[in-house]
Amino acid sequence: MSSSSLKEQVYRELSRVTHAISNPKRMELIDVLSQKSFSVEELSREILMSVASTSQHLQVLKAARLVEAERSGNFIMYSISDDSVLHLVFAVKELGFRKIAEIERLISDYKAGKQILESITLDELLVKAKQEKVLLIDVRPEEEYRAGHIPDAVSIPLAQLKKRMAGLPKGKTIVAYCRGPLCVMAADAVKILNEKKFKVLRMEDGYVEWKLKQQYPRNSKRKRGAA
Amino acid sequence: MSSSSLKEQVYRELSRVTHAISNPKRMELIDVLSQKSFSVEELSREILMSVASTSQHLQVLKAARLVEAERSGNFIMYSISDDSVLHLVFAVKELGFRKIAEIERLISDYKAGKQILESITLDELLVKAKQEKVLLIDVRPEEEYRAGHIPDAVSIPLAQLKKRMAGLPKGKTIVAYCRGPLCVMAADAVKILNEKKFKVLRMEDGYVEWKLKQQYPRNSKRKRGAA
DNA sequence: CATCTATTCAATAATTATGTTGAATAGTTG
DNA sequence: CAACTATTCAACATAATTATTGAATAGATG
Repeated sequence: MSSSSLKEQVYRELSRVTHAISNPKRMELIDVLSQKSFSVEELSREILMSVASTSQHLQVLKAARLVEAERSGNFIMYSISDDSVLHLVFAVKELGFRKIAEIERLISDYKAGKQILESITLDELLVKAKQEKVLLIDVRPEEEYRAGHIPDAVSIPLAQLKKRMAGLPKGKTIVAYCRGPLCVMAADAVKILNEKKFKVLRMEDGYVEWKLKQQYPRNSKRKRGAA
Repeated sequence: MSSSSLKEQVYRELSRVTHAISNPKRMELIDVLSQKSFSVEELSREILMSVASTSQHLQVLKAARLVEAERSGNFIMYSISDDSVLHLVFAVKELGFRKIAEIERLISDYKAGKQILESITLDELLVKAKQEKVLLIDVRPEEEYRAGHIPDAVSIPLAQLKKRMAGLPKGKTIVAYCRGPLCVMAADAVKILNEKKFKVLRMEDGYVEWKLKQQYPRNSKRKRGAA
């Protein structure tokens, strides 16, 4: 009876962690926070939810020690507490993308609608970069680039792309990335550049995926984008 | 609007996976199933829950594609569908053990009560086995041993330990393992053998941890057992 | 120290999860 | 094909989760 009670307690504690990520909005919050820290208000804008609800979700995440809060001036900045949170999210996505047919379908439907023809994985990029000159562009907001980016990537936020397009080379292959497979900024960038006849590919992996890859060199084979 | 709708749909799908593991009993089910496949009835006995409830939990896990079911004679045998499920569970535990002070406290309180003095990690075992002769014993039920075990381990189910104790060497160091850090069988074995003055250590990691280690050689540094 | 404001708390209503019991089902076995 | 049985379904009561609004709070800033 004491042994089963320990077991129960431990599993209850563990389920506090999984419960924290068992809500779509909280998952999205973690995904956004994986890029850099944000204030409650900024986050509420990112995930399209009221400030009070966002705050409540953040408190659930904080209670499970997935994020931590730090005051900075008038704002409270939330951030991911530890790389093990990134591993957890990575494992969830790995499983989600592999196993749940709906997601593959949703994403490829979306891509079909956006006419994203070609995408590339992180592995393929690393190979390609050795063979030919590749220009890697980071289309996330500049603050996220400043908080961390893939080596040799140039920051061209999506919002500025049209303005700065003229400075991009037509000869080189351009590879655009953003927050990762669930983010559409790179897809939008590809669409814009495609229309102007640039040689451009989308990379599904983002900075976080690159960072995790540094630590765990395996896993990274995800399927290519559909028609 | 269509872009935010894709995002929402994808996160909703992902949360189906996390929701599936956000319940203590379901987490326990996955943990048990990580050892080998079981029927619904066996599982209901393992997790101390009615057959109907167990079945319902299993269906949630199946819907999220974490487990799969296969009929074998009169029984339906459930099993883990994919190694990525093990990775997910590993990531959850990694985070739980690292971040949640309560778990550390619970476990070390329990060990104090059981007078478990020494434990060893998988890494330490591998080093030790090179230096001196070590006898590795697997104290799980024999069927689980047959379904997979750490190389060179000998099967001595906890239930048979007292009977077979005479055949064990007093000179060698004995290392006992079971299902992993949340399982108490190895701890019980250590207690029994300690009383008979065997040189015995508990290893917290189990077969699953060993298997994952083959794939991802990092992470495995968990703290030692407390007094 | 009073004002201002980002964040959190409280209360609510709607929705969803949980565990149980007892009946139904599907599939095997004699 | 009839009897049997492991598993699943249905219905229920209880409990927990969710998003919202509006009020309270804590802390910075002038």
